[in-house]
Amino acid sequence: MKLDATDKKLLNLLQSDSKRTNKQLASLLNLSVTAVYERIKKLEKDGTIKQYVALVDKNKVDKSFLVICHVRLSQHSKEYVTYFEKEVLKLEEVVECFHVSGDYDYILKIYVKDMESYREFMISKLTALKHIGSTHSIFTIGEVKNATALPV
Amino acid sequence: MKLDATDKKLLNLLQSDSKRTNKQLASLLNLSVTAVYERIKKLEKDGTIKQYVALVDKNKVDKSFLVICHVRLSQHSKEYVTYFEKEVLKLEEVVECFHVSGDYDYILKIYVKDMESYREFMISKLTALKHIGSTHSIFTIGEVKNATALPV
DNA sequence: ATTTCATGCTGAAAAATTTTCTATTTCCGT
DNA sequence: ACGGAAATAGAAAATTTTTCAGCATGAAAT
Repeated sequence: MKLDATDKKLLNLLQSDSKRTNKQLASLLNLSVTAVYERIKKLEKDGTIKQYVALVDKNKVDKSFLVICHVRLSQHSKEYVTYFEKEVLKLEEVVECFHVSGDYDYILKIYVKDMESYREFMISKLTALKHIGSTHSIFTIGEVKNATALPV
Repeated sequence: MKLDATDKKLLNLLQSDSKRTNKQLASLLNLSVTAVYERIKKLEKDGTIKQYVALVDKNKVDKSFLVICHVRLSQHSKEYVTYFEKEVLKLEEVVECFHVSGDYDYILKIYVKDMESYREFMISKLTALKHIGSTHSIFTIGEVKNATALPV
């Protein structure tokens, strides 16, 4: 499961545009179509490539308002942690959720339409969860960078 | 540019797996292949679908360590802001960067190999930028959710 | 009520791509 | 230098994407 320079170039190409044909990739990598095909299959099989997805413009689907929310649980028992993590997975507005070190336990990235929707989300969904100790919301003024590609 | 129920289903399908064939999509949506094709082309043309990408497993590319870093600039002049935003775009470890309200000016999501790499990144790249006032790093203990799909 | 126009759909044909197959080349360890 | 596994190339087969012509639906105009 070692990545050579060609694999890395290939991953970068696919991370930036997965719709390129094997022919295009072959010409960019100075390889044959089959060689590209085999390399991609291998990367898919060994799990290096997890998934192919379409990225949607948040403005076009009325989800322009991005909030980073820090959450602290009231206790840190296994039961509370498990419950929170299970429930947060179900909240479609929460696109990311990380368990973190520091003052707060979790950091959430939340997409909603506007401040009013966020208020509604907080009241009826997030703080409705059991064992939420406290939350701290940070509102985004601007998106400088929002990539999905990891450095390879 | 209005999305009907079929468009929304289609977007959800493509957000979860963009490699499905039009035939598969057609059968899931009870449409003909051409109807699916035309709808996708329209969504691409009007920008609702921004991009198609491959998602890579962070562990397989040795980027298992995720840090959320809060950054404050020393001043908020247009010049400083512009400079910072331009430079941060160039840092491949920084996958996301948002300009935010509150105590800090920016929140960064940073993928590196380990703590040592992070130290190196901080010293020689991030805090090497001009006009950085202060930073506060939060380390992630666990990834509960890390999606790319917006609620549609 | 009828016409007209635009929009979206279907099914089939054409074009392009993916996938398979066979053979050859390259590379690494012995 | 040699043997064997892995990677590559090119062509054929299978599948998919894309184009095309025609049909239905619905809204706006007469």
